[in-house]
Amino acid sequence: MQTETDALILDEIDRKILAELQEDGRMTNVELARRAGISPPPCLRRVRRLEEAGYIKGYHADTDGHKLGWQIAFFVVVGLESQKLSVLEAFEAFVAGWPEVRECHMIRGGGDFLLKLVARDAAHENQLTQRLTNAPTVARVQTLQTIRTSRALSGVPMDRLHG
Amino acid sequence: MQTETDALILDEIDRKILAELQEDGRMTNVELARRAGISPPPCLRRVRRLEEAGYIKGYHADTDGHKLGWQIAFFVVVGLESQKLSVLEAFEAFVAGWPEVRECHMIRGGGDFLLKLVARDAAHENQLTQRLTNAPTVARVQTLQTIRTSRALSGVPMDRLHG
DNA sequence: AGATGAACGCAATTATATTGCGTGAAACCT
DNA sequence: AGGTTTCACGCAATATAATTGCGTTCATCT
Repeated sequence: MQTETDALILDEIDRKILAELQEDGRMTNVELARRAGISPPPCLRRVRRLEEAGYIKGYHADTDGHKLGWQIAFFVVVGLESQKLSVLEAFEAFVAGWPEVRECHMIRGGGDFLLKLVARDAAHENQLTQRLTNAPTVARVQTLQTIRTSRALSGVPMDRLHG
Repeated sequence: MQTETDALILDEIDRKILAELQEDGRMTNVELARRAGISPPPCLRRVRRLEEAGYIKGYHADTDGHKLGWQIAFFVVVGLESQKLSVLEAFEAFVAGWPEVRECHMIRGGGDFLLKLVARDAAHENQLTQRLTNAPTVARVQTLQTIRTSRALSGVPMDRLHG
C-alpha cells in the first residue's frame, strides 16, 4: 500500500481484482476471490502485490458531502502572475493548508491551477473565493459551481488496457 | 450502503468513524473501534447505520491511473448551445456511455458542464476532445490538462461540522 | 419511582484473513 | 530431450475479525 516500487505485469485476473476493488473496496477477500475465479489465498497475495507495487494506493469510504453539511462543491480555475516554479509551489503550499480544498491540479500552460473545493453554504463559498482572489500572486479566479453531478467514478476504466 | 433514508444525528464518535473510513476504507472494524474508543460490536452497528442512512455511499480502491496506462488526466469545460433541460440531459446521457469520462458536473449558469476524463496518450486525448467538439449541441470546448496533482483528497473535511 | 428506549460491552458463534506447505505447469537451461 | 528452477495455485491449519444474542446501564419520559 505504500512502497511504490516498479512495474508489474498484470494479467486478466489482476485487472478483474482491480476493477472489483475500484467498485467495492470493502469486499471480502473470499468474495473477491470468487469473482476473480481463484481461491482466497492466491487472491490475497495478488491484492498485496498490487498494493505494494502501488497499483492500489489506498481505500476510501465515499461519504455524502451534502448530508454532512457541505452543501456546495465548486471548482476554481486560478491564474497566477508568474510561472516560476517557486511561485507555483508556494501556491500549492498555500492551499494545502485549507481543508476545504479537496483537489489541486496544476494545469498545462503554466501558472494555472484547477482546484476543487467544498463549502458549507454560499457565504462560506464567497469567503473562500475571496481568500483565493486576495491571495498573493493570484491574478485571476474563475469559479465553476457545481449544480449537480451526474457521474463521479473513482479510478480509471479497467477494460481493454495493457499491463 | 444503499437505502439512503433520512437524516441522522451524528456524534463525535460517528464523525471519527467517518473520518477514519474516509482515510482508510479497508481498516478492520476492530481497529476502527479501537480508534473510535468503543468496542467492536457497537462500532460495527454505527458503521452499518451510517451506510444505511447514506452517509457512506460506498468504498473504493484508489488505483494508480498512470501505472495502469492512463497517462493523461484532463478536465473539459463544455458549453452547450441550449439550456433546455432536454438538451442538458441528452448531453449527460451522451457522455455517460464513455468510459473515459470519470466525472460529469453540471455547472451554474446553464448550458455548461465540467468533465473529468482520462486518456491513454495524447492521440487518445485528441480523439476524445474532437469527439466532444463534434458532438451535437456542443458549442464550446475548453481543455484543461493536468500536469500534476498536488492534492486529491476524497470526501469532505471531517472537523468541526454539524450533524 | 417505574417504565421505555438507546447504546454499550461481554461472550459465543460464524466467517474471513493469513500462513505454511506440497504440487503441477511453464519457462529455462545444458 | 532431460533436468531444474520458478511461479502461482490450492488445501489445510491457525489466527483474526465480523456478527449475533443478551444482559446492563444510563437518560428520558410519565
